[in-house]
Amino acid sequence: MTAVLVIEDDDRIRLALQLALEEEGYEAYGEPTAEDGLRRQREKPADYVLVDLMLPGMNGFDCIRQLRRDDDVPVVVISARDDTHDIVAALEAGADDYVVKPVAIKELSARLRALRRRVRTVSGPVPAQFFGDLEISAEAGEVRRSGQPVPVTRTEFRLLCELAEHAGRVLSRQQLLSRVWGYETGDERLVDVHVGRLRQKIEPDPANPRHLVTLRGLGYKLQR
Amino acid sequence: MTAVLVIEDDDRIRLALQLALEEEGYEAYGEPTAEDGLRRQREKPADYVLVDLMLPGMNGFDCIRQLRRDDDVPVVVISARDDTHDIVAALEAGADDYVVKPVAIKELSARLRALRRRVRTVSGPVPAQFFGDLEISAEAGEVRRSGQPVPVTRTEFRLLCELAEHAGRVLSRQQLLSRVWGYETGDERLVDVHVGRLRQKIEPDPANPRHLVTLRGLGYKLQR
DNA sequence: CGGTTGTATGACGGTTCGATGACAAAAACC
DNA sequence: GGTTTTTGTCATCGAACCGTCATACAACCG
Repeated sequence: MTAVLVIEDDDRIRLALQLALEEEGYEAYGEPTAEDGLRRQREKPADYVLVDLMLPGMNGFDCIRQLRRDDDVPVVVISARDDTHDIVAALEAGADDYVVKPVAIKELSARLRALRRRVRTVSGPVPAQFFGDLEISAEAGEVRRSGQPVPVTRTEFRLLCELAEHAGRVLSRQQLLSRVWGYETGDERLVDVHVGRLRQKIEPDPANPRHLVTLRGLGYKLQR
Repeated sequence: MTAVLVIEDDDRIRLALQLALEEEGYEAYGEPTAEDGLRRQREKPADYVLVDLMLPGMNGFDCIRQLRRDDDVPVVVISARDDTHDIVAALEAGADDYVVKPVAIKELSARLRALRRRVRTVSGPVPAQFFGDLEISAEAGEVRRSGQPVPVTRTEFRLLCELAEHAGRVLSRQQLLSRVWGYETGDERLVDVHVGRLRQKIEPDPANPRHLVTLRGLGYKLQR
């Protein structure tokens, strides 16, 4: 069953949302603060997160950023404010959709379904990809070089997966920032740094990369 | 550049949207009916489609279904009606988002970016164009001569892609300056220099070019 | 055949771009 | 609570690249 986490401080609204979602066939549970929600999501990840912007303690925007950094869970903002500024800021922070309270549950449900179509579903075992002696198994969350496991960090792993998914194609720094970090704006040098660190680990000769290559002025690509 | 197709019957709104999108850095073009839009999308697919629901002739909902059947292009509905029924129906038909007119361009742009993060780009063989033994792949950011990769710079690559896109047709220096460099005015000799450098790399005998040929007084063209 | 216009090309200085090491903040771990 | 790992920012260095210019060459025209 599809699980939805509702982060909303107003008890009445939160419970109403939970009930309505259960009515629609979701498994719903709620938390009153961003901190609680983040903890819950780390311990028992839901498939979707609904989050209010006006929360006590941690900011709603920061909460979104955090959610998108930890795992890649789809986030829908439920806010009382119908303001372009807020909408843009929330989407930039990494939200996938923004609906204004009071929300029609049928619409919310339809938006969640629309979102599901676009979200990467790990259906069945994803076969490991090979690039020469480099092996990337997305589901095992593991990288191997000539059979030997290579310890990579989460960010490095996501970056590598993104590149592997588009093997042979150039990805601009902007695209990578957007898809790996969820940043729509930001310093593109950040990508360089992580590519560099990744090369130290996966390339036999990091100064002359064979797989993770730079295309000056264009971006990076992973090739076989 | 990201291309957006706007399907909207009201000329004023359509043109306003196009202009606003171009302002935001998209390449925008428009069609007044669903039929025109579908044909356009089949011939020259855009990366996103914005579609109005109230269209003469074919229904907006059917248009969405058709678009999603043909290719998997992301669709955003732009509608005057803020009605739960319509929203649900449009999303069920396959739309990815639904915004109500009048729309803030900043919001629309942010929603498109949010959508982009989620869109899976089809993987598979990287498409390439051939000119004799010359191979140009825009997506791989790569040029090959008889299978061997040729190192070209960004400017050279853009120039070559521009010529390849209009294969067999002459492009004047002015056109190239405008499309490759974005200069509306400038020294046309600049094009000569880069064409020269490109020939050194991709032509077996740069002095007697076979593919990248000069048309005296007119410009350059790339032929097979 | 000279004059003229248009094109090819080599050289050079300034600039941009990417790689990398250092560092501080944040997070994760114990 | 303290320690280690990870992350993002910054500054710097060197290489690659770009655009301009000068000159040489080729094509066209009367």
